[in-house]
Amino acid sequence: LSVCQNIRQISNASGPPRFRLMMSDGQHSLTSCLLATQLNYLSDENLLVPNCVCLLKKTVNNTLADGRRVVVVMDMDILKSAEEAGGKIGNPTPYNTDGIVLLKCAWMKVRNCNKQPLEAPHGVCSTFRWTIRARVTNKSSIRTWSNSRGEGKLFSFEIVDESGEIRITAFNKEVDKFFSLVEQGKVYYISKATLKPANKQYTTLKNDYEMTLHAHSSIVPCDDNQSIPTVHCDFVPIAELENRDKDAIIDVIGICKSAEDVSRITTKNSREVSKRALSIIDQTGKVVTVTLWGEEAENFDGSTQPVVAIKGARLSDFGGRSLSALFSSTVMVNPDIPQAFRLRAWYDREGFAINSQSLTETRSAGTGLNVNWKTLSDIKNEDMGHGEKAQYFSCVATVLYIRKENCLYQACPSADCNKKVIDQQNGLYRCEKCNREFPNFKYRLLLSANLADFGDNQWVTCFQETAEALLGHSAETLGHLRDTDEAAFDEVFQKANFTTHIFKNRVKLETYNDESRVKVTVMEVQPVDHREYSRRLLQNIYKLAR
DNA sequence: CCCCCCCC
Repeated sequence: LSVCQNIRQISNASGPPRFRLMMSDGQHSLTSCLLATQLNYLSDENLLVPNCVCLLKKTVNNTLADGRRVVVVMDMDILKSAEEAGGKIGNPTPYNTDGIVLLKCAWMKVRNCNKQPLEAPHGVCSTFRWTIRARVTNKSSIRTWSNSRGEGKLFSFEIVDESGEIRITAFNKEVDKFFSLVEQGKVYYISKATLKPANKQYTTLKNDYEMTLHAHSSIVPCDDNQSIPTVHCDFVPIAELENRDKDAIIDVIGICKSAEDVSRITTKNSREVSKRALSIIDQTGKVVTVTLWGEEAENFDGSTQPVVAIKGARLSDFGGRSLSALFSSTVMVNPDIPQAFRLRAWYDREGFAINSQSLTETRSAGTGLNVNWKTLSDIKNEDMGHGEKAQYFSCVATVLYIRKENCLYQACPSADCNKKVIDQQNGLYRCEKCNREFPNFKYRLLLSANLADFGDNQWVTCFQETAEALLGHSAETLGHLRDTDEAAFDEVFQKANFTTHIFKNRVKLETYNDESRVKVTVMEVQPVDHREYSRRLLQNIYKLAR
């Protein structure tokens, strides 16, 4: 619904006359409207005159060759004549879209204006004189550099409008001026930037040019941004990643099933960087590992199993198939997009319980994927370990008791031998396996521990590494303590009681002196991830229900 | 004027 403020015929060398309209919605007026020629009769019959109230039924936005934009009115009704409306309505102020040009047209203008090819050697820079209106699709963090040409800081961001995309970089003072203003996903009027040829080696954007901000550059937030495309992602289903080429740049979306803790690594170039690997799953039921870097790794919180969408991740063949975020990637947590809502609904309803497979093979089995969770009562109920091969399972259990007696033995000191040595009582220790006598020995741990969960309890055996993890001290320290400070030695065992861990175990039926019994050996002791454990229990319940 | 895309 709008008011005609003015109508005038524009000069037109040939063809039917054209009418330019100034329309208003009561608040703003728009001067760049054109009447489609099939509506010329409205003017001819003096129906479309200043102050009449109109219903615009169909309009088309056009961009002229010079980049100016006009609204062409294709169909309209006159609802109230000028007399009925009774004069001017409201006090509209000009709504200025003149001067806002599409990115595509903007750099055409720069070329024409300078009469210089932008592809010229050494990169001819041109100050960009027109205002563009575009959405920020990707914003980097602030980075510093130092090299033979000097040092400084910079950040860059990518913008998109109806016609294309481009990267903009801000250095030093402009970083201070614009960094906090520019926000991912928001729309801005941008003018007086400098245009220069892009180094195609370093960009995946579809643009031969890029922009640099300068002292006179202007960036103004734009609230009226309906027409500017939102960030568009072309998500590749995780299962489909198997068929894509190594190094492909892809968009991906998934639920973060689990996330590593952040860690610091040193690169080949001796730079320190933070990294964090996530396992994400989608409706294909496949899981893939995605690595985040730097601040993105540090700030990521996977505790609520959020939806993670990444635009522009790179596919790697590490571990089969895995993904890595690049500096140019946009990582979005719980993005406000339909795909994210669908994924969330799917995961919470059924996805959490499916027996998923990862495209990324991981070396350690304790990462939460493909873990065979059991409760202690399952050992008996399922006759675990009765088959020919040993079975492996993980459980969350609490230490009830650890036997102190005979938990340490004197072992052969040679590196690969853990055989118990015989004290010759002459200062020498004999290893039957190595068939040698040594002047020393090493302490080894062999613990019997009683574990309990809500359904049962179970005696298990822990050798060296798992025993050390459980007791929190090295075998060497414990050996020394036992020999020198019995109270302190006892306290170590007291402290280990009623601690809860994830135990990864081996279970096997063993026969000794015609007597068979199930022997459980602890292979790994890890801190408890209650969330992962609960989810796996639910998965098992779901499987049983089917 | 940056341009690093990393580790297992």
